[in-house]
Amino acid sequence: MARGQRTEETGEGARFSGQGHDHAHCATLALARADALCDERGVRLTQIRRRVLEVIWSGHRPLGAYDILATLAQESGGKPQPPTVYRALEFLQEQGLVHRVESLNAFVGCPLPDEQHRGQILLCRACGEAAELVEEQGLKALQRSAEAMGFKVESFTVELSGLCPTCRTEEEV
Amino acid sequence: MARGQRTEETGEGARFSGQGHDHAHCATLALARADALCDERGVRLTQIRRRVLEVIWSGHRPLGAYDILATLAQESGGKPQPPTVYRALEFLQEQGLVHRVESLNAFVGCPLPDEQHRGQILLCRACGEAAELVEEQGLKALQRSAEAMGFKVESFTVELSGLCPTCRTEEEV
DNA sequence: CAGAAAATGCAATAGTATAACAATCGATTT
DNA sequence: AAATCGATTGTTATACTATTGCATTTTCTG
Repeated sequence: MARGQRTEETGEGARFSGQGHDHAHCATLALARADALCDERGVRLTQIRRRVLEVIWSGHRPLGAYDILATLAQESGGKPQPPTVYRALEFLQEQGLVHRVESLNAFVGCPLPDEQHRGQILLCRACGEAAELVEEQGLKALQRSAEAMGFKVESFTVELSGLCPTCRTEEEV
Repeated sequence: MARGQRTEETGEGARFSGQGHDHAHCATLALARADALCDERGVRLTQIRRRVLEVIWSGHRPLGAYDILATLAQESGGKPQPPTVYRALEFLQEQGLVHRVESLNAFVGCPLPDEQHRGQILLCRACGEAAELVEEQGLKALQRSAEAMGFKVESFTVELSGLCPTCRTEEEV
């Protein structure tokens, strides 16, 4: 992977907010994609599920279920209870629209819901933002190694913690 | 890391209980290694810390803090409270003697406490056991890929879920 | 031994997640 | 439109995971 700086994308759906992107647009796009995908699959992106997804896409930081709950509670309409949010999150995960960040007990929007994958997530310890990494080689190597000892891999949880491009620069000052 | 002794070892410290190993021995060894390591480092493997480590090494399944707490509560002596167990776990993690399994909110003994590493963990969804994988290539690839997009990796969380050799065989029947 | 630092005890509480059951909604058939 | 069935949501209660804050005890150091 070169340092080419293709347009302004990094390449594969991963992205931190720093690198000048229009987040409103990015969120709108994600919602539209979700609409289309659910329609296509014949599953229902109901109001509450959609609201939860919207809240998640309001930023690039993984949100806890109770953060989402608190946001929804401020909006007009009924105050949802925990199970409501958890059920929506379960649905969204099944559809690949959000990933659970295990090391944070939190949830983040998936920019690549079409493809089947268990997200490899980059987490900035300074600003708290997350981005998704798509990388095949490494996973393949891990899998080969696991299977060499007789283990059958079914799913991957890969979360890398560190500094995003923006925060890295700031710390280097 | 001596590669001499590969009698019944898989190679790198990873191991599921199935493949005929004497677990009592394996646990005793882990405790002895912990004693030596703490001594060498000038830190104190106090009674309670050691008891917690013993409980963790009583099997190969990751245990939750409250599982450990419940076990300790049955033993003679005072009934410890949650903070006691969490503090012991914190110490053990700092010394690399146990790993936290993020996807299970649980803790497992580390068979390789000497080396600096963030465990790559294999989790059997059938029997619940865990084993550790040591694999450099894959991590390197992930890291390269992350750094290519400007992200500075500081730590890895890698947990692979699937079927251990034993359970895999049973399911294939 | 005195004093400081580390470790533990203890009570309360914060944060995360699910169980169980009732009520409602949406689509389909009659 | 009424009946029906499954999916979804509402509601209450509770289970599980983790930390804060302060008092007490133990261990180390001078």
